Amino acid sequence: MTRRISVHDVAKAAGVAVGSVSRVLNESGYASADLRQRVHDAVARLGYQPDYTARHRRTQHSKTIGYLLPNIANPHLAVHLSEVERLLQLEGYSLLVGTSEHPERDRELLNFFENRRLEGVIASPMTEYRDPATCPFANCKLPVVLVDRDLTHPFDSVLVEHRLGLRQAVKYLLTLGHRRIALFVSSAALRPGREKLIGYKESLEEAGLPFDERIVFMPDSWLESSKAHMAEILNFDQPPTSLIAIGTQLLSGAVHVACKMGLAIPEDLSVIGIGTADTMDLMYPPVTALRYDFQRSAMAAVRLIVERINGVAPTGVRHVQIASELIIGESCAIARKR
Amino acid sequence: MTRRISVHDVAKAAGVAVGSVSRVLNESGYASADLRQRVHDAVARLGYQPDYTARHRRTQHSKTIGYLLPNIANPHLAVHLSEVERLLQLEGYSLLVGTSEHPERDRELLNFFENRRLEGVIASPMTEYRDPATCPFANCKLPVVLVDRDLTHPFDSVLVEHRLGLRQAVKYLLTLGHRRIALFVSSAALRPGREKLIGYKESLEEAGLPFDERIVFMPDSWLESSKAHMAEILNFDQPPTSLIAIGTQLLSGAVHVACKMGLAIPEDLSVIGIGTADTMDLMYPPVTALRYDFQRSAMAAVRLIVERINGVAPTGVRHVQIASELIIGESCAIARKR
DNA sequence: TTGTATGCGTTATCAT
DNA sequence: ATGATAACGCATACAA
Repeated sequence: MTRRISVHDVAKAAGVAVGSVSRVLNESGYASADLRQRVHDAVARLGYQPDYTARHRRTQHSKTIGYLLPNIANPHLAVHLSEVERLLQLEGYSLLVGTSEHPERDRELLNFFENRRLEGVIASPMTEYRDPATCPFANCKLPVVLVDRDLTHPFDSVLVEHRLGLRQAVKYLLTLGHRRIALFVSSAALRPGREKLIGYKESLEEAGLPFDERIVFMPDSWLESSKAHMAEILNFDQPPTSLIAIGTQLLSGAVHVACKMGLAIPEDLSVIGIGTADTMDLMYPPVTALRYDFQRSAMAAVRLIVERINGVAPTGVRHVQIASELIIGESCAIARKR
Repeated sequence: MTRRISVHDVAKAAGVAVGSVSRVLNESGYASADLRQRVHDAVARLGYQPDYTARHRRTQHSKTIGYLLPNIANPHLAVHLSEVERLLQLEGYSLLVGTSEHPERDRELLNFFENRRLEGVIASPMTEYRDPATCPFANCKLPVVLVDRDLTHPFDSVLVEHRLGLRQAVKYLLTLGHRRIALFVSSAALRPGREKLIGYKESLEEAGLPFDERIVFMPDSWLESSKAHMAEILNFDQPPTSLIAIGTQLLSGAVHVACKMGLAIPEDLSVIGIGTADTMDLMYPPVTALRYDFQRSAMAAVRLIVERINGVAPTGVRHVQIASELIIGESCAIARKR
């Protein structure tokens, strides 16, 4: 295996010193037209390519950020990751992605990011570490930006307004005359589920309606099926006339069961989905859905982390709110008189 | 900013030489029990953490591989990427992900991967470079494993058996008495679409049925809607009685239009989907679908690249085939007599 | 068995 | 304006 072409080779070929090569190539410091010419000629002739790892170790910045997340297969996260990568590319950063589904791995991964000399971390961890003492993020020397998570430790973050979103959704159903609204969302152990539940409860309370935990389903895993629970619910004396559900598995399972039991949508059951555009589009009738702008969320995350890295961010912690929007489809109808 | 703890600090604290520290920590060469003890004590006391970038530049391997793909938001790719990352983690590799949607970016990214000293590349590029002269992969000094792509240049690859899969699907519909089968898949410019089309044509020919290009829709983008095309098709004198479509956007759009025009599934239109489990599960009735094992595909890709990196792979190119499986749902019925 | 010294490829500092 | 050289942090060949 032959050694790679280095600045030394270029310097020798051009009859100049390595320092001059570096100065020409990086346009730092002075260099005569003649010198520049000779260096560029040599570079072209030898096909020289700079070794970024060597540059990084010298300049102390790797131009790489890490994204810590539970699972890339989750459509929400995949879309966000995709957009973040695209934007980081424009900023000249690379993306190292690491998945982690438990605290020990969180710790290991953050440590790894540090020792690999990444410059920052974007994270959407699977644990929010209510006890700050056990939080691996608290000891992280790298700038951290959280995506839709509330840690007790103060970090910059991008936060979706799930609470307001749910209020919109519930309000819409109330307007249509619904009084029994089921809720199928992710676990309250993490911010997205927790905030949705709060918005849901608030809306019911303001409308003077009781909160019935039996028609609320909040499983830990986004892969879990809602079929069994939906079947049970529909057999209640007063089954829900409407449903708000997350669009990965919970929504589809529930609709599946409802259809199987002979219920028509929206005539017998009104449905509001929550999720990305594409998973939602798979349904018929077109589902009324709560969506938020992943592009904006990704833009905010990238901006926050880059500013923090460059030291142009204010000392205090910053939180960017991402609004939800209720897209009206055809999956909701006026509640049947019973 | 204070300098990081290095082997020198550890050596000084332990009263030994840097070489000894390295030998103890990497368990290379001899070290007395006493020496080991003192080194480990010092490491623990100072909280020393090795700098991987420095190690990499010395050992010449970065333990990192790059994944080049068009778009992480595509569910197929996201699922594959997810699994690849998980497996690479087990093998001690990190994953640098780079998206590219055109040849120039392919070239740039591969170059970047090389100059960043990655050890290998897994790629599912958006161009197959029929002209080898323009193929950026051909000049890549890194081991390359392709995922479901045919380049003229010989690379290790993981290939889904779309052709056989489509034959299964068509055969199934033929058995049900269908004679007009529409096909909505991705463009024939890339292997997945191309192979599917071949399998489709082969099956029709063997059954003595004509190939009608008007009921075949193969758009370039996986995001494109099939609504307009489906609407047109259904107004033909002899509209298709069945449809095979990819499960991202093409299937949903088509079903959407069919439902809107008053057609029932499967009574009036039989449907077979192609895609990942979760996107498919969103539909009712449960759709009969062509699926393949992403886990196996990812396992093969990781095995191929790791073996190639370690030099334990044979000289010749290797291709791993991934079979498709037809999962019977409730979206297909016996063709109506007309 | 342990210590010393060199190289990895850059960039940056300092002479010249 | 340009050249020589140190330094980044580690691993390793070789000397002791």
